Amino acid sequence: MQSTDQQFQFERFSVQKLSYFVVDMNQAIHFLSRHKHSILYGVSLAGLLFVLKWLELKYLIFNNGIEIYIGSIALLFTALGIWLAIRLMKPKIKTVLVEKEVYISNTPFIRNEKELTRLGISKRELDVLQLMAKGLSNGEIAEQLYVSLNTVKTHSSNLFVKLDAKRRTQAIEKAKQLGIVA
Amino acid sequence: MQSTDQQFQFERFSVQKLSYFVVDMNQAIHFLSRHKHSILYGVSLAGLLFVLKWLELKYLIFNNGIEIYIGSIALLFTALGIWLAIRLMKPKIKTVLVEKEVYISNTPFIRNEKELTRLGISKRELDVLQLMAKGLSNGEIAEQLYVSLNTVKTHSSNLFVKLDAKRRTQAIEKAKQLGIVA
DNA sequence: ATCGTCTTCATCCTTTCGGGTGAATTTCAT
DNA sequence: ATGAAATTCACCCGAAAGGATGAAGACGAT
Repeated sequence: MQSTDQQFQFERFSVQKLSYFVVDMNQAIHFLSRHKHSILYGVSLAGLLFVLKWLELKYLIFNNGIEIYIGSIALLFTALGIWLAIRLMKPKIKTVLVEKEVYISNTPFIRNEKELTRLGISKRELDVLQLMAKGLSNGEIAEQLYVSLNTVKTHSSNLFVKLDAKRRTQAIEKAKQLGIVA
Repeated sequence: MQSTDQQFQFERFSVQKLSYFVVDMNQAIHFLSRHKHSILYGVSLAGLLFVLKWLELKYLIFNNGIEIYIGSIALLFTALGIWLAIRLMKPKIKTVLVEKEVYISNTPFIRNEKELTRLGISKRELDVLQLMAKGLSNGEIAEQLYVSLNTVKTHSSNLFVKLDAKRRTQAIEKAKQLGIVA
């Protein structure tokens, strides 16, 4: 199920096969640059010069004229430049959100700490939220926690904002959905 | 995590760097032919050759030896190639898949009809209860059911009596406990 | 036809909830 | 130590919820 989703995801972006390839290219660059890949360039240049020298000795170069010779060099190194640039170019990053289904087992309740921290819900707010989920009124919660009614109201108000809820019933519903309360 | 997978994926194919390079070249060439930028390149090459000819005529070229001359050309055209590639390459896109967790309970809800009849909850009251459990306000429930706010308040009041609840949050809590609502 | 339940709606009144704002104190990490 | 976040509490005000009661139409069972 999970893998299928990802599969679809990828297939949807199959038009961008090239970009995946590009990612790979970037990867390769990293490897090269890390491992003295400039040597490659130097070696190729040196090698070319060596070949040229050999050709010069053979009196083959100037038979066709200096222009053609220079032109070849130019073409070759242009290609080299393009090749290098392709390798060295940094890719733009595109972020795709994929929804992953997480099935919650109902018997043992395990608090979802991730969601808690993500939503920025504090300890005290969680206390209020738990009692709220039990069906207690703000006054009863205040009694339970030994704080004033106003304090509970402040906490609950903050909770509604953090849980993006309009009412306490909605807040409880969301909290249960997210595994914040039992 | 996802990107890591891709990383591995591509490193496996790093042996085929050359073929990728060829593909990329084709890409670049394609781009050139399409966007008439090739003219720019041709002109620049021709211009360079012209300058070279001029230099040759001035007997400046061979004073420093053919190797340095060739080297300069190589460097220059490498730079040109890089510049061209940067100008003409399609933007590289790195796709990063980010998983967002969506929580779903795997046990399908089965309504407890026995409790429903035992508590004497009517059909309409159940409607109200369900929407109430979703976190809707009385006003919103009234809209949903095409009845007046007063009607909803009556139903909810009756529900509180039948469910032995003081508040709507308590009623929801009990109803869920008894399997009356999801 | 009559009884009982369901559904609908109303009015009056009280309590609770929730928004907005401000502020004092504590806790905690930099 | 200093600034940010958390905790606490207060006051005001409007909106929503809830309690109590009455009542009218619909609908099925006796």
